[in-house]
Amino acid sequence: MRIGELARRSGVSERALRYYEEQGLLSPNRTPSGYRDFEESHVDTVRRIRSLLAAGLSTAIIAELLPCMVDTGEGLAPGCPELLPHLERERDRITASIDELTTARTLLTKVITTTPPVGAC
DNA sequence: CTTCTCACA
DNA sequence: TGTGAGTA
Repeated sequence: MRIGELARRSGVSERALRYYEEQGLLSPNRTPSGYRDFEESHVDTVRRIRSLLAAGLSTAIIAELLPCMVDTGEGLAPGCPELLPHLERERDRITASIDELTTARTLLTKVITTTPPVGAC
């Protein structure tokens, strides 16, 4: 499929899709006319890219990780054992990030639901 | 009409 | 990352 279809199906802009390719996250074939030709599997790949990007991983890390995610039909297996230490660090960083967000949410919820004393603000 | 590359009031 | 230009 060409870039337009992948953009519609993944909800990602064509601009971003070209950027992902530039960063080595996607490697579509090219038609003789120069148009990018994406595979069906790229739809899932783009979803993974968005998820990892949203979690704070760099495009460089994602580029290394993607080819190492072996789809076993059951789940994803680590195709590159040497990346595990790094991945565990990322996971811990995400966990810490979640904790901070949870703390902030709790604070905001408290402020939002607490009855203000007369005359406040 | 769609995609491509390149560039930036 | 968006957007517009000028093509193929």
